Amino acid sequence: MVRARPTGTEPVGPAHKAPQDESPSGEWVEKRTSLVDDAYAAMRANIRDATFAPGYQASEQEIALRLGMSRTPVHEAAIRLQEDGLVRVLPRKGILILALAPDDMREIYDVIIAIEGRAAELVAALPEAERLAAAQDLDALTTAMEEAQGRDDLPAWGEADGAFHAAMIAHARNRRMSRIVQTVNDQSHRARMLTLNLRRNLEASVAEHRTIAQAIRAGDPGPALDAARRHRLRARDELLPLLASYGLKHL
Amino acid sequence: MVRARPTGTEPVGPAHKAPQDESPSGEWVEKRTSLVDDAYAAMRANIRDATFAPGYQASEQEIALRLGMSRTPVHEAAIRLQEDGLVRVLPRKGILILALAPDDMREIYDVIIAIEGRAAELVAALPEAERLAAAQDLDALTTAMEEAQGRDDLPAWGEADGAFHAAMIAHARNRRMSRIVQTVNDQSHRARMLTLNLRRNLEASVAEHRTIAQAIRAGDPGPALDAARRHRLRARDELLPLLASYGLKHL
DNA sequence: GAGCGCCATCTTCCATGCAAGCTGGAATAC
DNA sequence: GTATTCCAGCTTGCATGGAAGATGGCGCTC
Repeated sequence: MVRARPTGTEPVGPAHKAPQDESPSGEWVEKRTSLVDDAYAAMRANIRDATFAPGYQASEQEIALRLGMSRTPVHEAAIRLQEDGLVRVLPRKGILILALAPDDMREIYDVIIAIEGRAAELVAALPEAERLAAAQDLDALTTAMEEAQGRDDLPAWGEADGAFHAAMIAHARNRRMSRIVQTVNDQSHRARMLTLNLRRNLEASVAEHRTIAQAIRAGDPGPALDAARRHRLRARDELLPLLASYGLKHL
Repeated sequence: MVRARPTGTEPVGPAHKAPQDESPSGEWVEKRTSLVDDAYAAMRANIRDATFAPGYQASEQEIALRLGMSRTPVHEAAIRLQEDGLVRVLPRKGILILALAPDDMREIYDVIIAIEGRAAELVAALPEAERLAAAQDLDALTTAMEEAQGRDDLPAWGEADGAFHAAMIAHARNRRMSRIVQTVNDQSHRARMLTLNLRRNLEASVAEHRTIAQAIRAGDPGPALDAARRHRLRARDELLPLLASYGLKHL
């Protein structure tokens, strides 16, 4: 079903994905996506890839025009993005794309250290079958990192690294933790893209990932928590000074 | 400044506080509040005090009428509440006040254990002056708990207990952690009100609070983290079975 | 030239209208 | 009596217009 596009302009947002759902029978049924969801996804993607650079101030009207919809869904999507900490809606001034200050990175790291540590602990405390499945997933992703490293394929390394951490959270089976991590990941996405090119100790990350996976496999919650914490603490201590030395006031 | 009330009905919502404030000195502190903010605050308060009971399904039109505004601000406030996990907006059906399942409480406890543990660790790692100030705050609030306990004043005990945990997070100086805790506290507010009357080990809580404050005072991050975690773990193990035994499917 | 005030313009905020989806129940067929 | 169809009334989704706040520039005053 095609929705009327009264303004005549075609939607242009890069993230115009059609959310779908799997029906019980296994067929793919189209799920009705609202314009608000479209606007949210498009703006979020634009912020992630810096099409909307931090500090940029856009008017809702302008974005609406670009996405081929009216101001209303853009406005409502902006509210959601503000709740996510990605933009600020300035009354009667427009939508401001938020920049990340060094202090924000400190905050984000502490949130990650807390949540991911607990997640590792929880995964290590799972019944053996699930635990082993999780450890296997994590080891596979760590192997993917090693292979990427062997090919000097930094983007692939970053992706596998992200997938490792995402998998660990997912195995902890806590939707609130997943959401929290997702939110701070969105906020720090641009910083991660930048720091990926500055990293030196790729081997250390791989080794720490192995340690985490091993503790989970062994069913040792304490060591798993400790290994996950240490991993993130080291990454923070390695990357925050780099960011600072680049004098990044906004990011 | 008087805002037009086009519907003619007077605002009747219990939480519709005057959007203006006059300071004691007579100056105008004028708090600019939008109708969206009013609607958000009113609905949030109504959910907290169970005026909108879980499972209740309201139409935006009805709430708008009650608050003396049109559907738009109510709709936008509903989006924010949905983002907070307090309601679900069902397309073309209305706003559903979410209930809390036991599994939600498990998730919330794990988030709190993670965040509060890290927060305690951070506070204990502060420079001495701030650390001591924090410990003093925490001790004062713990004393307030003891006094309330002496008077058999359970509500006051609960309030002081909440203030203790809020103070610890505040002293950690991490806005994202504050927001996360605020969000899950909103979600679990009704459950806490209920369990307050079921608790037995009030003394244990007080003792654990003292231990946490002491570790912070001494500047021992590790023990602070450990004490905070243990405190929440014990509370969880005490309360979750109680909730389960009450057969609370929704809350 | 410097400072001040006014106003045109741009922006969001909010109310409202219209369209379309969902639901329950009445009416009909069997 | 039971199953089915259809429709009226309810709901939100979205577009749009009017109102009012913010801002920057222009002209005026001194």
